[in-house]
Order: sequence, then C-alpha cells, then structure tokens
Amino acid sequence: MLSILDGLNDNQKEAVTHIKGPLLIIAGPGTGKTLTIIRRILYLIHTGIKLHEIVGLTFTNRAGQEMRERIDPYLEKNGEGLFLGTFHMFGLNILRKYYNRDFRLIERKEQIEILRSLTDGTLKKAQEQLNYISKIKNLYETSSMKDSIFLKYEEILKNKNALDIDDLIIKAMELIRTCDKVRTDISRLRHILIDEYQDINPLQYEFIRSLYSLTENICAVGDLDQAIYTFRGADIEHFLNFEKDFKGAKTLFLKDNYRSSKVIVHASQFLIKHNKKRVEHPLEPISLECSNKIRVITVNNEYEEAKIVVKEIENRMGATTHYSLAQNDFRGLWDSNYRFSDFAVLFRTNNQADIIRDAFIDSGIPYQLIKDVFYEEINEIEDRLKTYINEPDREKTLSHILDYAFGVTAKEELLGIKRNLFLAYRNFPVEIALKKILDELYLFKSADAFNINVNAVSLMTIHMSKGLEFKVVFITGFEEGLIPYSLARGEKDIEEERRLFYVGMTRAKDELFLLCSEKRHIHGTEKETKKSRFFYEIPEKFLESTYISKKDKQKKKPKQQSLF
DNA sequence: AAATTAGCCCTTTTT
DNA sequence: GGGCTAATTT
Repeated sequence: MLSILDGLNDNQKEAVTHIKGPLLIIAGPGTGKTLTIIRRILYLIHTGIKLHEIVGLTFTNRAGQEMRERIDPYLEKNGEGLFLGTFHMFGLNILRKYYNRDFRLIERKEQIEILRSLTDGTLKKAQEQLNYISKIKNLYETSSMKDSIFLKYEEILKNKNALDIDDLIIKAMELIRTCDKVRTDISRLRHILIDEYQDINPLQYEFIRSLYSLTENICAVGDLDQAIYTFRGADIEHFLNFEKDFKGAKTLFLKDNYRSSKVIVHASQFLIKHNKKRVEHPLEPISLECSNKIRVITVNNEYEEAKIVVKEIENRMGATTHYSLAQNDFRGLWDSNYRFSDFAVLFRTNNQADIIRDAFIDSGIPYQLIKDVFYEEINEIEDRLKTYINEPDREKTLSHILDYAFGVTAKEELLGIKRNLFLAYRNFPVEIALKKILDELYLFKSADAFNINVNAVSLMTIHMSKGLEFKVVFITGFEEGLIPYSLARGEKDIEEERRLFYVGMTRAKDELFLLCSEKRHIHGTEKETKKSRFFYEIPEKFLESTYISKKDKQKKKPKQQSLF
C-alpha cells in the first residue's frame, strides 16, 4: 500500500486513489501520466479488484506495450487477465471469442480492390470512396450506413467472411449491445481506463459508452493541448464534455512537469495560451535551475539548416567526424554527457526528411528515420512466406511462417499471439493460414517504428514524436507554410497546428532549437519564407535568436555605409 | 504488351 | 521537383 503511492506527488496520489465513479485526469506533458495510470491499476488490484475486471484502452500498440512492460513485473502470472492494448485489439478479442472464429481481417489493399470493383475502376475514386466509408464508420454516422455504396461494400465483406479494421470496434460494440452472452462477459469489467482521451473519435466514444453502461467506472486520461488528430476524425468535444457526459465526474490535474527545463515549460505555456478552445490548467516545472534559452536560428536555406543541426550535435558529442569509423576511438564518446539517442530532429512534413538525412549520412552520425516502413516490410514478408508454402510438412511450414513473420517484429507481447495463431491454424491449408497471419500482423503495423534502445539520433514528424522525450530537440522548418502548415486556414486548424507545435516543444528536456530557413523549395520551386507566427507568441525573454546566413556580410555592409 | 510521354497533385496518420 | 497514373505510342 505504501509502496504503491511511493514517490508520487499529491495530484498523482489523488488520481491513483480516487476510484469511485467517473474521473478525468488532465495530464500535461511530462507530468508522469503513465506512472500514474500504472499505480492506479496497482491500487485497484490492492483494493481487491481482479485483473480481469480492469481494461486499459490505448490508441497505439506502443502505448499499450509501454504500460505492459512497466506493470507486468509487479503482477503475478505476468499480468495475465489484465487487458492493456488498443481499442482494436480489444474488439478483436471479443469478436474471435463470440462472433465467428474464422473471419478474416482485410487490409487497405484489399479494401481498395473491392471499391475499385464497385466504382469506375480508378484508384482515385476507390480511395475517395474508402475514405468516405471509413469516415462513416469512425464518425458513427448511422444514417449514412444506408447509402448504396456502403451497403454494397458491406455485402461483399460479408460474402468474404471478412471485416475491415474499423469493424473490429463496430461489430464488437454491436455484440456488446445485443448479445446477452457478451454482455455477461463484459459486465465482469469494473474499471475502464482510457488513455489519450482528447484523441477519441465518435465511434470510440460510442464503444466506451457501451462498456460504461455495464461497468459504471471510467477513468479517462488526456490533455486537450496535445490533441493533434482531429484531422482524422478525433473530436475534442468529448474531452470538453466529459463532466456533462459522465454524471458525478471528477476532474483532476497533474500539474508538475518533471520533464522539461523551466524555460521550455514556461515558453510553451505562453504559446498554448493563445488557443481559445482549451481547458485552463496549471503546469509548473519541477526544475528550478536557470536553464538555457530556446535557440532560434535563422539560416539561408534548408541545406544550411541540416548542417547546423549536425554541427550542434557534433559539438555536444565531443567527437569530430565519422563516428561509424571511429569505434575504437572512445575519447569523444566517452567524454560526452550525451548519447546520440538524446537528440531528435522534428519536422512538419515527411518530405523535409531527405535533406536532413543526407546531412547525417555525410557526417557519419548514426540516425534512425522513423516513418511508416511497415507497408514495404510486409510485402517483403509476404513474398518470403510464399516460398515456404511448398514444404511438405505443414506444421513445420506454419511454424516457419510464424517465426519469420513475428521474428521481424520481435516483440515480446507477440509471442502469445504467435502461439495462438499456431494452434488456430494448425489444420488449415497453408495458403489460408498465411492472408490470416498477415492480417493480424497488420494490427501491429507501427509497433516497431521507434526503437528506444538504438543509440541514434531520431528523425521524425512532430506527430510521431508524441509521447516521446529527448534531451535536445531540433524543430526544423519553423516558418509560415510549414508551422503552421499552409493548408491550415481557419481558426480551428490553426489551433491544432499550435497544439502540434506545442507537442514538439514539450518533447525537449534541456535544450530546444527552432530552425528557420530564409528560403525553401516548395514543390520544386524556391520560395522566400517568413518566420512562423508562433515565434511572436513566445515572449522574447525565453528566446535567443541567431542569424546565420551567407548573405550576412553583404547585407551588413551597405547598412554601415549609410550611417556615414 | 511494353515503353514512353503527358498530366496531376502535392499534410499530418493509427489500427 | 518528383512520384504516380492514365494516355499514347511503338
């Protein structure tokens, strides 16, 4: 009991021990959100709640996995019975148990094929219609579910005994609502925890409500200031309405930031306060040290921008060139207080990555470019798996397939799934066991995207950086057109862009660099740029601006002459 | 059927 | 500028 609350601050303790009725925990960046959730689960268990009476829902496998890893050591039998994972995995579990054991999960590629057959055959139209159907499902627009294209698509899926990824939630919810057996099973649940509540979409909301009607206990954790996915259907109104939605709800704030320096916390707070649509809540740095100012560096072009990033990293690592060749030379690495993995370079759009990556290749600094490589990877896996089909021993073949498919992702929590798949498909023809195994692999699409154990500088979009932290963060392209992005027009869009930039800023623990290039190639043509409007929303006292430009000297000369 | 050319549009992205 | 696709040529 004492140890469960050990090391927690007062806000966190309250969040852990308030276990009756609905609770909203507003957890700003770096406030110990995951720790609090974990301790809360341990506390629930301590009060006599059983593992199988708790369900924790996350948006990404990464988040679910992180919690799993951190909580399992404290639990008997490796936490068996406690569900911690994505909405989709939770839905899948219900469906496999009660719906139809051998339905197939179809992936985007096949969805497109189906819609091609239903429309004029062009990819463009098919994509358009797929987005439309997915939107209907995720916004849970029941009235549009009578549209002819929707019905035709559903009919084909039904004939194929297939579900799409959105159906994992929809069909599971329908079962919960209509099937007594499932209701009985679900009603064993007593506590629902939902992470990242600000990014919930209407479908997920409906799903939660269905669960809540049976459990009466809900704990939502999130931070409106970090809502960056409204563009794909997340609705921040759910967060704003939590107290109205769930009778008797209590709201708590975690207000101590353990992650970032004083300057970074204060500067980012000044920025985010420009948003009108938000819940005001305090956020204070624990750190009292007088820290470095945020460095705003203006350079001539995007190549210079990349060079500056590399140079600043080299300065901190102590060594000079070609680390990959210098494995026996420990001097630089040994002296440094930094590891390469302490640095992150963030950008708004993926096409900014190339120039930055090239600069890293030139310098020899190890880097990991974090993006959705899984699609390419899975095609490779597919090809490789097909070569196993001809082997005579079926069980052996299946085992090979699973080894290969899951070996690539190499995640501990996949081992159980691997075993289950083996048992389930042991008696199926190999080809069928194969479109199914791949199907389930798709659910783990981005599980490998970021590897925290690799000692390399991380390069990624700001979106991908959510939930991560680094000693030193470089945000590149700090210009109008990129931050905020040019397509963001209305107040609502700009506020989301501001939140995105806020997420980027608050990834930094010690040092934050904002890089601004005077010129940049946009769709091939060079354009003059302006500093981001967000620059002017951060008080000057937090900033240290530097101007590095090749034109520098030429510009200054005429100015001086004019003085005489 | 393969090869070439002309036209198009350009975010962010999980499951 | 370049990746993708549809249209056109060979």
